[in-house]
Amino acid sequence: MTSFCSVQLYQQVLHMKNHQVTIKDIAAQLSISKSTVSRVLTGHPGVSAKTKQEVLELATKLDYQKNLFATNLVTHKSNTIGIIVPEFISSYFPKIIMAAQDVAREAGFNTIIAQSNEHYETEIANCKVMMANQVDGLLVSITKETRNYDHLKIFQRKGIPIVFFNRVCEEMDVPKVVVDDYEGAYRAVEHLINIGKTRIAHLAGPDNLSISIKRLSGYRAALKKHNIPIDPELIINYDLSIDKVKIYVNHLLSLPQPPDALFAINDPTAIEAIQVIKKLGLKIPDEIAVVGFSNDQISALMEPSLTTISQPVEKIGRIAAELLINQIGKPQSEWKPIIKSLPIELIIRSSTVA
Amino acid sequence: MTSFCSVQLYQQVLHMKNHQVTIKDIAAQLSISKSTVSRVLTGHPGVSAKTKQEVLELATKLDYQKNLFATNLVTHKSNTIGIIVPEFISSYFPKIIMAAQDVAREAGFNTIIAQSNEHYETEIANCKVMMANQVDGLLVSITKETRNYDHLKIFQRKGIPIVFFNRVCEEMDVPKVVVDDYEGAYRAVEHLINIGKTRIAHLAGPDNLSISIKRLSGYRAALKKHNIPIDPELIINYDLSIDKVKIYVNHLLSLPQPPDALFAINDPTAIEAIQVIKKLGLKIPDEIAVVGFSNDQISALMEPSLTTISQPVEKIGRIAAELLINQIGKPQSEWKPIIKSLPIELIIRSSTVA
DNA sequence: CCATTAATAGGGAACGTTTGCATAAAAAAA
DNA sequence: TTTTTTTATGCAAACGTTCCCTATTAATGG
Repeated sequence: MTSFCSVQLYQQVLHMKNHQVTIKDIAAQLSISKSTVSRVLTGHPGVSAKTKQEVLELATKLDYQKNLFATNLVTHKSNTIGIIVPEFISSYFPKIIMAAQDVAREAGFNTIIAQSNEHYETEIANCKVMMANQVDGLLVSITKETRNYDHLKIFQRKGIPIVFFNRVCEEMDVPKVVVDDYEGAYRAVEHLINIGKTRIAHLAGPDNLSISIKRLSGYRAALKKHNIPIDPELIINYDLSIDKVKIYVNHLLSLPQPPDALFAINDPTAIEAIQVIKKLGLKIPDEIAVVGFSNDQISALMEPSLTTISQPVEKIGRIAAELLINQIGKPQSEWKPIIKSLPIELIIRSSTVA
Repeated sequence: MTSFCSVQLYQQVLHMKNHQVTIKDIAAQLSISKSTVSRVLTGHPGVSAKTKQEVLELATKLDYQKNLFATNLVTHKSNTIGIIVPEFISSYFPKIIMAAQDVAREAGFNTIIAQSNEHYETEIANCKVMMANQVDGLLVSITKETRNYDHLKIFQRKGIPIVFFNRVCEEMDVPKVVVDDYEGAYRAVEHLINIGKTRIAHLAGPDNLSISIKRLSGYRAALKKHNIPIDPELIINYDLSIDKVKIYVNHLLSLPQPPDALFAINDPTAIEAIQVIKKLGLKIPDEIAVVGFSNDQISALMEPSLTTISQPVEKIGRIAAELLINQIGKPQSEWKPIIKSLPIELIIRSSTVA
């Protein structure tokens, strides 16, 4: 008898242990139907105040947690948005992600973050993960390698909204959040001109990225405006592999007419360039001035501190998430491919002004 | 008639658009049962080679994607691990996350990343998200505020394995991946002694974090070993709010007998301290030397570059993920609270040696 | 006081899988 | 050929929700 009891108890414990509390349990304990419990828990109307309260009380008492898988299965919604970024080593993307995640959380969405490591193939794999997890929307900044967008267009076709930020896809008609890259580059270069530089080199990015194109054209425009000839020798397209910077900088500085200033596509590039320049023993900014783009955490702390273009990172993340969430739930016909171009700011530091 | 046809076509199109291909569709097209299709797709044995191939072919042809929600609902597994970190602004946690994510992906797990922003409350909220998403395992580095661990113990109780890394919970008997904080601190301080410093201050972390405690005791041991008296005035516990560093450094340097060296709990602290010291016009390392901990990306690039203790970040991430995945699926009785303590390395730079 | 309407609650199908059990077909043994 | 074993398949019940439809009861109005 004792033995029997203890076995029963053991089984009960075993059973309870991994048994998740369901609406069925709540319904049974209150002798009502699970429909009613569901209605209370989803906030549907048409339940008497009394039952409502009873359900709510019992739910908290039993520590009821709704099973999202069951919910998602029937509603075909996941309440999750996906975020795909090329990397999160520099402080740029993490900050954007944090802001976006805040907005998402407030709106009741979970977030799945994936980083493509600047690889096209990984980006595709990430998209599959997002698809498998049935995200309700996707926030994307593409890799430096991405030139084909089929993996992203699938989402559009399936009615899952996409919003691009920073590294956007020009050929897709969806909302995008960018900064005024043209203006930023223009201001950066004009600043270099203002401090008396005339041979300004540009370490540009890969030409599939719109940021590369826009920053390059801003660079060109500033030179033109100030009647400085554009020397193709001073413009180098590179693939953002940081270890190549050394080669390019060495090359530039060994030209018969070396540059007296360098405008880099982004801060990591500028930072690496400065390391190379320092090693060569050249004086910054006198012999060569350097400007970056994005105002990475590090740029204020290094020596010399880096003149750069700051972006409203937090705002980018917030707005991107807001645009996305705004589309989720709305019929595709009401989606609007808004392009938000946020203002930038020139931050002058000692890599250009002693 | 035409009208009827077009309506039908329209409905068909409508229906197809958002209709996800299911095993039922595959089964129907091959006139077999969905059980068989399921068995093929889950790799179960007992299906003839012929049907197997047919199913596989049709599945790829129709671009079948299994509905994870349905699968998870019945299996009670999510194939997802959760990662909770206190922040991801410094390069430290992102790098660990990347490595862990790699391991997880290879083992067929998805990842949900959450950052608690160093807030206890947010950490609890993140745990709830992880619970709601029914993660199969959890990788955690706690916040500077976390002193109660109930929100984490719940996972243990529910049979969901947890592995801590870096910032671990001492009172929970689960696997942990750390570095030899004691040894790191010891070596850092001994290095300072070796270069002739005798009044070595320590900006320590909050005393709920084991890293703080261990680094502090390493600091103490090194001083003791070299017969340098421990001056409590030179040890400051702070809460890792970076803006407070200024106050503490100023305070330390205005002491009647100011320190000639500073060992900071981590790199961000050391970096900020250096900024303050530079502003005061003191010479680094002659007047005051500085050592950090963790070898953040930035520490090599700043001026002066920072002497610090480097951690095998990638390895931490990999091992933590491996330990976790190793426990997933195994019965709780077989879990072993392995503590992996990885070796560190002293990186000498110009903040201690001119 | 009956008819009509409004407010609640329950019943049950559906969502897309997995999986134990039963069974049909085929192959092997008797 | 019959019996046994093996192999391949189908059936149907779960998993925990949501939500449409219907049944009951209460409230309202004439």
